[in-house]
Amino acid sequence: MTAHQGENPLSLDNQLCFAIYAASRAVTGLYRELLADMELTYPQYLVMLVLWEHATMPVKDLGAALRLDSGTLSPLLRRMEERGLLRRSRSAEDERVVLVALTEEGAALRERALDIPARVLRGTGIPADKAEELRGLLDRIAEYAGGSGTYAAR
Amino acid sequence: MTAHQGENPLSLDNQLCFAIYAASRAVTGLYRELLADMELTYPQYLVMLVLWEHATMPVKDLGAALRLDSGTLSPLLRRMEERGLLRRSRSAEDERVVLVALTEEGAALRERALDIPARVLRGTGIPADKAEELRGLLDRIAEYAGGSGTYAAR
DNA sequence: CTCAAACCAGTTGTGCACAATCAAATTGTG
DNA sequence: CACAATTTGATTGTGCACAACTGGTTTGAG
Repeated sequence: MTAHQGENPLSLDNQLCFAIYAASRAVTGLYRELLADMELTYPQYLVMLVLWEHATMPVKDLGAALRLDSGTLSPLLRRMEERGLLRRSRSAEDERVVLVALTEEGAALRERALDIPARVLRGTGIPADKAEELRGLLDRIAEYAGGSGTYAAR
Repeated sequence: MTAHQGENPLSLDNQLCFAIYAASRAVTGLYRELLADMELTYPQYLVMLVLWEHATMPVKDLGAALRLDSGTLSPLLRRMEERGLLRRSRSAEDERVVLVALTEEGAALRERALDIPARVLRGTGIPADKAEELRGLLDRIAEYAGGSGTYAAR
């Protein structure tokens, strides 16, 4: 498989980007199973990862950490608030800022998530040493492409 | 950056999967710019890649190639048909099968897409030799995780 | 031949992503 | 102080993804 399509620059099998796209969806599918009993989606789980490290933070910082804008985060956070995982409140010092704060229920969920990274890594079939190298390359792509990406063409 | 967070298994920065997820969105953003003047989205471009190699094929095979189901492909193909890039028709031999066929307009678009892979690869900042290795690892993840993923837990 | 099982595409409903736009709050400058 | 520019989050609209379901078609066991 993935035969060398030779000259064709538009062959699907030759495209690094399709591999990233397909792998991303496959990994999200893995998480879907592992997160099902916590009733979290993968993006919601990412929000929890950040909040488990910083119990309270502005929406803006959350967006910077996950590289998501308010159009994505606002409804996502609303659903998580309705589920009781977090609360949102306007900052007293700056009324423009909305602070996202973990509830006790949200904080308690951390324990049930502790083994997820290891289980997912097994699910990918990637040895730990390769994973490190792979992550480095992908971070580089996200930084490079993301930098001149969404905001770009200046 | 991406400091070694040490022990914390739930640190965002340590997660290979977030790197895949973020890189995927960053790359999609790159394509968004390059495909804008063709008025194609990235998934639509992927459909075109397949059709440029096989001018006519069943929806099922298209889904197998891109790992997308009919819930995604049906409305996507409908929009592309409305735009005149392709036509859909029931197979004569098997009325269950819908054949997707490139129109002349769709085939003609290929020329304008020829330089896109090279431009995207530059946009990722990944040298060509690393790209090959990266693609191999990602294919493995997609196969491994996708295999026991969407359909899985048998 | 019959009819139950499998197959294929489409539809519905939910949840991201992201561009574009908006309103409210804050900041900086004169 | 006045007020234009900036910041912040929300809202609207479009387009994926995917689970669950539907309806028409084909296949195959008996």
